[in-house]
Formats: sequence, C-alpha cells, structure tokens
Amino acid sequence: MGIKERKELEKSEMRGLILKTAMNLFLDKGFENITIRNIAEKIEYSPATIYLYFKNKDEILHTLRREGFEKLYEHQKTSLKLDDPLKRLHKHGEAYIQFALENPEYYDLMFMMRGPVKERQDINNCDIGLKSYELLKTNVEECMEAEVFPRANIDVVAFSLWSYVHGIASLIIRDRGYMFPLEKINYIVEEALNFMLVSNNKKKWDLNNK
Amino acid sequence: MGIKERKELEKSEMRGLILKTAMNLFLDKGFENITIRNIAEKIEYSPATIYLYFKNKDEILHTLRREGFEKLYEHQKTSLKLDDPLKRLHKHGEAYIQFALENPEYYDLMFMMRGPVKERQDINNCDIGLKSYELLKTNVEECMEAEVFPRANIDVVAFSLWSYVHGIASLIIRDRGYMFPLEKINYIVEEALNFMLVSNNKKKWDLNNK
DNA sequence: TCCCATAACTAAACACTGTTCATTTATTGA
DNA sequence: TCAATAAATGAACAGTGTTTAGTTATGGGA
Repeated sequence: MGIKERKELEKSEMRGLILKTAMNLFLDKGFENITIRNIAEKIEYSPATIYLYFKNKDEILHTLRREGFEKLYEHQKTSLKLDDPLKRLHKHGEAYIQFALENPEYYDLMFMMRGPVKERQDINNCDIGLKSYELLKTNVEECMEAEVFPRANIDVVAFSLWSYVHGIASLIIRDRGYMFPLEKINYIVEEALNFMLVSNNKKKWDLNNK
Repeated sequence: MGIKERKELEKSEMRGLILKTAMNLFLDKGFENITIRNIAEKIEYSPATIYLYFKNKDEILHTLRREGFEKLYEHQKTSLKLDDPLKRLHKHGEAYIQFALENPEYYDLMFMMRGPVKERQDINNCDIGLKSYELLKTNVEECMEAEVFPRANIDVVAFSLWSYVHGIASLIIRDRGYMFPLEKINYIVEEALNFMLVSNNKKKWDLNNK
C-alpha cells in the first residue's frame, strides 16, 4: 500500500504548507488581520480547500500554538547548561523573554490571545505547556535547596516567576513599555531580571544595603 | 440658547447610553462577540445611528478604555492611606490585581487587547495611564528612602513591579493559572505578593533564612 | 398658524468575514 | 478504457463594520 502512504504524506504536506503560509502571514500582519481567503490566495487554492485539511480557522491557530509550545520548550532547555542554580534560573527567565520578543506572534497565540482555550484545560497543550512549567519548578526547587532563595510553596514561587517574565514580555509586546525607548528594551529586561533574582540573593542584597 | 444646551445634553446622554449598553454587553459576552448591531438592537436604534455618536467601533472601545483608566486610578488611590511604605506598596499591588480580576473586561481593554493603541503613544490614555504609573514610582521611591528596598533605577523597578502584577492578573484572566483551583486564586495572589515584597525585606529574609 | 431649514434617524447597500455543499475535475486500480 | 474514489472549487449563506441616500421629526421665524 505504498500509494496510500504517499497520499497521507501529501495530505500532511498540504497541512504543513497551510500552517507555514498562515504563520508567515500572521508574522507579517498579525493574526487578527489574516483571513482564510488570504491564506487560500497565497497558496493558490480556493478557500474551501483549506477546510479539507482543517476543521476550521481555530484548528489552524490551535496547531500553530502547539508548535509554539514545542519551540518554547526546546528554547528553554538551553538554560539547563549552567551549574549555578540562581544563574540558571536567571538564564531561564532570559530565554523565556527572548523567545517571547523574538516570536511575538507565537507568544501571543500561546499566552495572550483569548478564544481557542475555551475548555479551560486544553489537554494537548497542557501536556507540552506543563513540561515547560515542570522545568521551571525543578529550577526553583534547586534554588531553594542551594539556599539562594527563601523556602516557600514551590507552585506559588514558580507561578510568581512565570507571571513576572510573562508580565514583562506581554507589556512590551503590547507596547506598554512606552517609558523606555525601544533600543533600551534589552537593557531593561536584564535589569528587571536582576532586580527580581539578585535582590533575592542575600549576599548581593547585603552588599547593596551597605 | 437653552435649547442648544439641551440638545448637547441629549447628545451626550445618547453617547452615555451607547457606552453603558456596550459595556454591559461586553461584560456579558466578551467584547469580541459584540457587534454594532447588537448594541443598536439593545438600545432600539438602527446600527447607523451609532455612527452619529461615534466615529467607529474603535472609538467606543477607546472611550471605554479611558473610563477604565479613570476607574483604576481612583481605585489605586485607596492604597495611599497606609503609612508604612512597603505595606503601602503591597496594598498598591493588591489593589491593582483586585481591579483587574473584578473588571476583567476593562482590564482587557486597557492592557491586554491589541488593536486600538495603534499610534504607540495614545496621548489621552497616556496622560491618565501615566498618572497611575507616577503613583507607583512615588511609592517605589519612598520604599527606597525607607531602605526596605535596594536602591536601583526607579523606572526599572516600577516597570518590574508593574510587570509582576500585570503578569499575575493577565495569566489568571486568560485562564493560564490552571495549576491552581479557582477558589484559591486570592490566596495565591496574596502569597505571590508576599514572595515579591517580603523577600525584598531584609528582616523577613533573614528570618526565613534562619 | 404655516413653512421650511436643520437635526435625527434609518433602510439598504457595500465589501468584507468564516463556513458549507453541490458540483466539477483529476487520479487510480481493475 | 471505465467506473470509483479523491481532490478541488464556485457559489451561496449568514454574519460583520461602515456608508449613503433618503425619510421623518423638531423648532423657530413669518
């Protein structure tokens, strides 16, 4: 049944083409401005054809969102190399914000957009999203063990740190960091991370405090 | 010219009616699901009539957003009563998150939605939005003077703290706090604020650290 | 009181959107 | 070559924001 497999391949290639085209258009104009007809036009098929490969527009967004979670997870793993727990956590946050700012459309889809998460727990996305969250929790735990961090409920601390980097990323993406010139954003992010993590480091704190 | 004034009054009353109706519908169904026709139907006028009072749909959102900024600013001021700078800052953050969670549609409009902020600096909103931000900066400054806080660039710290509470609020509003049951949200928010502010307090830190 | 300029309002249309379905076109195994 | 299956589409539907030409109501001057 080689033919059948080839058919399957072509089918998934078509899905891939639609996804790629959609994402490119999203990157260009923002996803609220992209229509099924736009995507169809770009790949030179009729709008109806897209519905042979995706149930609806939401399924396209949804699939791209999952892609985003995979990408983020891969990106996050780069922070694991560092030995010092606090530095690792710092790098972790930096990597998160970097991902968000370099892939604002993905990030938007994943954490800022409302709509396609309807069922509160989208299990598929949670699975992979949770993997990232577990990574963070492990990191936090190791910081506590190394005593560079006050002992506290790990979930609370992890959620807090996540909120922090998400807050920074999403305010910048939504252009609410208007008190800073655009070219200083990297510096601000760095300083903000230092503010959060370094001030939790007793030695630095004592130093700062004379 | 009493008539002319009455006409003006009626005009602004009509604007008010449209805004109120729009906001009620938004609160009910979320603003992406509300159409001009919905609003028109509710107030029993034709859709075209709305365009006599507002340039377009964006102007309605925009006006409601400004209302939101006013509300937030008023709400924020309640935190000023406390004498202790750190407690005041804590209350400040608490009030911010409370506003966000109690007025999610306003908050969405103000800080999470994309679209109507096109011109990067919307001067009107900035004016009132900036007032809230200045309030925060003053608070931060006073914390530094009281030495409950490490000295650092005030803008960076203010932006950091804002990011923090915005991160918490927006993740909860977008239902990304799925690791916590809904009824525990208030507790989490409280603990998160403590994590951020108390761990910046040397005494508490030393206590925690034994 | 009548008349008419002005203001208030609306029906109908336009150009879009996501989505569906009957129909056509292409492909393939027998 | 032919019937069966798969792939693609044209045309429509119901919905959107917005515009405009046309209707209805109002108020002041004659």
